[in-house]
Order: sequence, then structure tokens, then C-alpha cells
Amino acid sequence: MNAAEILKTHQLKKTSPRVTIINALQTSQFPLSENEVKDKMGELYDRITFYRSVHTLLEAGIIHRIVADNTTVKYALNHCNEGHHHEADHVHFFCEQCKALVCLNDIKIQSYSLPSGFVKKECDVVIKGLCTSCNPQIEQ
Amino acid sequence: MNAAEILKTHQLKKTSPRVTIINALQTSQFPLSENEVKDKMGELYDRITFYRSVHTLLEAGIIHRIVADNTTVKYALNHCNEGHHHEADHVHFFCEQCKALVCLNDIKIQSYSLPSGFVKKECDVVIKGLCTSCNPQIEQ
DNA sequence: TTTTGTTTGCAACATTATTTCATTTGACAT
DNA sequence: ATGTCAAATGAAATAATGTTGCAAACAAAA
Ligand SMILES: [Mn+2]
Ligand SMILES: [Mn+2]
Ligand SMILES: [Zn+2]
Ligand SMILES: [Zn+2]
Repeated sequence: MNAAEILKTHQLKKTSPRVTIINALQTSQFPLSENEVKDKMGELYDRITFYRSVHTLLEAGIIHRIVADNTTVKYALNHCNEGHHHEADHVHFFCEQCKALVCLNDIKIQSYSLPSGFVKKECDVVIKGLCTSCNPQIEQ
Repeated sequence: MNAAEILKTHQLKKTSPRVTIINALQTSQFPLSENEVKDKMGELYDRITFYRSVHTLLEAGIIHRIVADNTTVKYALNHCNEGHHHEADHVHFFCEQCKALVCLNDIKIQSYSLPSGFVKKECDVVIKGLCTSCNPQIEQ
């Protein structure tokens, strides 16, 4: 499903910034930060428009935001846009050394029962450590 | 265990900003943001010193940082400083309505097995929803 | 093609975080 | 108690991140 189709499906106008952001995320194997998206957008990048587009895409459920730590925010396409039907119900891995972030789409978030009175809406799980590239046990 | 004792235990110098930050967190039932700590510090608050003190206290394992979302960061004393011996191995709850954050000290983080090659160091879990005060099911 | 409401992009602003460096201070030894 | 010195503070400057208001541009539908 390409950017135009995704936007249409969600009844959003097809605009250049939106299309470019979706393309950037779609062609990347990993979630991207604002600056990484910026690099892929070239001329079409405008900071404010980026923030507003991201907001719209998040609300529509087209992308999800991953907050790896207090200074690292990245974005990824939701897999439901690709035919499979996961939600943002998977675990994320953040490499403390190279700052890479990985969607572990196959590792589902386990459920917790909250104390009574609390209403659960969503659950974010970020595992931190060393990725395969930074693990000294693995020779490259 | 008071602030002076905690600092001594970790071989850190007893300074006014550190003591005041620890006291602020110790006397609060909930994790505090920078501004909430600031309010409790009065004259003794300086932004740069706050950031550096927090960094030191984090490294020493005296406090933990909770990143509730991309714009909400809070801090809490580690319970091991209070006699019990939990680590920062518990789930956090974030109320999307009133932005309150709660350490669910009794709800331990479940373990995940990562794909081979990844090294796990820590795991952050934030559950979002409505707290007991914001849950319309509960009459106040 | 004309209309209409949405989206964009600029400017200005607010908040959060980091680096450099001179001054102060806590801890320890005298 | 006093002096010493490394460590910590606080001021200034800078960078990075996020938000709001508004006029012009644009997408989608008539
Ligand atoms: Mn993901
Ligand atoms: Mn906690
Ligand atoms: Zn890595
Ligand atoms: Zn609440």
C-alpha cells in the first residue's frame, strides 16, 4: 500500500509533506527520528509542518511514536498499513550504544492487571541494551 | 534513611542542591517533574545544577527517571534507599487526563526473551490510561 | 473552473537539555 | 580550627525540541 492509498484509506488529504513522511518511514527498515526523516525529505521539510503531519498521522493510526528515552523520539509506520494486522502492541528495543531503535514486531506486549480503579488504554515497552551490531560477543 | 545518609552511602558529597532534590522526592507520594522539584526547592533551584544533580543521582542508583511520553519526564527515589529492596523493576502508570504518574512498585516488569544477538540491560514499561481520580466509574 | 475548508509555512515563542568556565564549597588532612 | 584541593556549583551561551497564530497556498468536490 503506497502513501496515497494509505492517506485515502484514512480519509486524509494527499499532501506532499504527508506523502514524503510516509515514504521515508516506509523505505526505512528502522524507526526514524525527526532529523532522519528530514534528511529523506530534502526541500519538503519544514519543522512545523513535520510536527503537524506527525500529529495527524498518529491520530489516524498510520504511524506510531516510540519514546526511547527523554531525548530520543522516533516514528514508524504501523504494520496494519502493510496488510498484516498488528497494532502498536509490540516491544521496542533501544541500543544504548549506537542509539538504534528496532520494532520487535513479533514480540507482543504482555498484559498487566492494574490496581482496581485504574483504566488501561495502552502500554509501552522499551527494552534497552546492546543491539547485534554493538554486542561484542558477535563478530561482524 | 535521610538525604545525608543516602549520599554518604553512595560516596557522594553532601551538597545543598542534592539534599534538597532528595528531600523533595522523599516527601512526595508521586514522581516529580523538574518543575515540581523546582517548586519544592525555592532559592536553591538552578536549572543547570538540577540537571547535573539528577545525572549524578541517576548514575548512583539513588533515583530513577520515568519518561511518560515525549514531553513528560519525572523522577522518583529508588525504594532500595528506604530499606525494601526493589530495583527500578516496576511498572509505571501515566494518566492521560491529569498527567499524574504513579510508581506501581508492586507490579514487577515481566521478562521478554530477545532475538539472539541482543543484550538486554533494562526494560521500561509505561501503562497509559485513566487514574482512579479521572476514572468516571469511580465517584469521588 | 470555481468554491470551500484544510493544510502549509513563516514568524515568534516556550520548553528542555548541554557545554564552557570562573567561583565556591565539602571533605579531608594538618 | 585552618588550609588544601578536587569536586560541585551557578552564570552565560548555545542547541535541540515542541507549540501557537495567522496569511497564503492547496486538495478535493461541486
Ligand atoms: Mn514499533
Ligand atoms: Mn517508579
Ligand atoms: Zn547498537
Ligand atoms: Zn488522572
